Amino acid sequence: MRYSQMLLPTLKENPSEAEVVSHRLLLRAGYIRKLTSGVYSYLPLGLATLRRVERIVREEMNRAGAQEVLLPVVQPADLWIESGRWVKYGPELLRFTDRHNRESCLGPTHEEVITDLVRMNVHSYRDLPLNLYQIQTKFRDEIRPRFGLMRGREFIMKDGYSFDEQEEGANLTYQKMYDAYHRIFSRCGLAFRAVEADTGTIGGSFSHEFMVLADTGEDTLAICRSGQAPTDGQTCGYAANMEKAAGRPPQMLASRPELLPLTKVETPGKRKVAAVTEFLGISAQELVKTMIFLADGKPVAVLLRGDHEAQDVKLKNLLGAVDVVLADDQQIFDATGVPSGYLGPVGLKIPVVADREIEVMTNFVIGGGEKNYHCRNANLERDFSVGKIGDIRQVTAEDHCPSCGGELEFTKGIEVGHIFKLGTSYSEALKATYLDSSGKEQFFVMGCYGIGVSRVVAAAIEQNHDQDGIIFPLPLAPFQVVILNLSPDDQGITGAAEELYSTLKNRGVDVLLDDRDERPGVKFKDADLIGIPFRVTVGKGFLRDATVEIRERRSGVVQTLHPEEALSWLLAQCEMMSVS
RNA sequence: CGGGGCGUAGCGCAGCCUGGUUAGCGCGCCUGCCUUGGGAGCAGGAGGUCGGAGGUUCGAAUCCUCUCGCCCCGACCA
Repeated sequence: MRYSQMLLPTLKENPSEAEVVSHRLLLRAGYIRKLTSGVYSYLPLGLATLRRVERIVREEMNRAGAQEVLLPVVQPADLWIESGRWVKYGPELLRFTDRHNRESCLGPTHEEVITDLVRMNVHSYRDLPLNLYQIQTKFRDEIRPRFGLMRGREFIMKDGYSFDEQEEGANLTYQKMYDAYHRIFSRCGLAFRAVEADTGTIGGSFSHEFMVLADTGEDTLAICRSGQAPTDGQTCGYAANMEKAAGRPPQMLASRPELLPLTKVETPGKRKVAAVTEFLGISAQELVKTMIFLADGKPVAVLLRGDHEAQDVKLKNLLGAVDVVLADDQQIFDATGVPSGYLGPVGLKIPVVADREIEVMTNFVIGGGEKNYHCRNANLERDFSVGKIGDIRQVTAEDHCPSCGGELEFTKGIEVGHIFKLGTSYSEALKATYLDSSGKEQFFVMGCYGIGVSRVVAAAIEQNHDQDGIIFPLPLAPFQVVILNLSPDDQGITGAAEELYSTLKNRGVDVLLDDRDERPGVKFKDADLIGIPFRVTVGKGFLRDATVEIRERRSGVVQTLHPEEALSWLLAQCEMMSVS
């Protein structure tokens, strides 16, 4: 491709609307343009990168035995009513009526459609397992689209769905997809990590998220420091997102201290954990705080050790609630009759749940249940009881890996893939069944597997950039090589640039020739900005001693070579990529 | 939806508080000259419903009301 003929509008300045680096660079480098909030057009460069990701995804999905289909964007309400999600999905589902007044929606995901397709066409265990996927535009009317391609309303997703007999089959398919995802993100040239994830409202037994590691990521991951396994010296490999990550369960002390009598103490004006502990001369580990949450609107008291933080999703799961929010001061008083800051579990009339750490504590401090008072030497069971106990807190750096006891470290990541074992929830809702070998009707055991294809592009940039622009990994770059003709007026230089260009092109390399009538500085800046891995400069060095320059975008390493040498070096680099 | 901010030329901004001539600046764009290894220089030029509607006023980018759009922080997600 010739730069002079390409729609590639680069920007010198940062667009004011873009805050995060991938968004900024995608706009500046002429990859995308916004049409409206959360909806973007892909320009040639953006599309080329998208296609690279898609191609890798296709190859690996096919290799793993999945078949590609293409499902409708517009879906009838009936199906969604049948699955129950017409009501459950909420305003994120963009609904409309057609001219016949039929209710419809834009597909935010395709469990309904695929399940319908399969129930109509697959009836026998002989046709199983079946694994179908598509790469397609999704629309979710997000509450708040942001960060450019990172969270658009319209985005491109690979979604796959598997249908198996029984659990074992489904587990096998899940493992295949897990492996395929590893191959996909490795081939993309990204640093990533698979983490255990919460299964969310979909339920199901397990789920993994694939996270591209980047400091700018929105999610936090807890990862076991490798090589810390105490016994066998193997890398442990434990990794989970914060919604799921757990520490080791607390250990009951071998000799439990004597239980001291509960005593009320005056703590005037001391409401915060820090103030109370300082006033009483204790550590936060010796205090149990009582927080009030509204679970689906109903107040619940939640007990946590003073230095711990609640984890909403874990709490949600323990309570079986759809939604939990922290109550405000007024709601706290309404629910308990006690002003916030002095709340304790004794004598509460609302349900009480506790973090499992509370179980091993003795003689701790709690709120006194009235203004300006706390109690010392409180003890679970003796002084109060709780409804449910479980892990409902955020893990901290002090926690240890639940599988090997090693240290946990925290990293930021961007979720680019998510795989779920769905079980039979959709097949039951939509009555999708097959006959097993004994002629008995069975529900399909399903799994679903998503990859945010357009988000991968954004995540790749978040992970790979510098002050000058994008640094795409070779497998994702829209062009592998950019040739700068620094003197389009000079016949010798132009001849050499053109020859390199056509030879590379004929050899299957995706190459961009900057043949514009621009000053060298402009070409250098643009080449850096758009992030092409290899830059070949044909300029005065060619006139001097018939050499060209190859510069690697990432390392900045420059080699001065004769064109034939440059050619074979570049071919070798690009060859290596297509083999992987 | 709650909280914060912004809409003035393709992009980035000033002007608004304290109304008053043809509404400015930088970048980009067009023409010419010149220049050619890290976003050059000079000269000339095109490009604006000041987001929209209503109001106040002799007069509104500027003041008031309503409205639309966009961005950022929270709950959702690939």
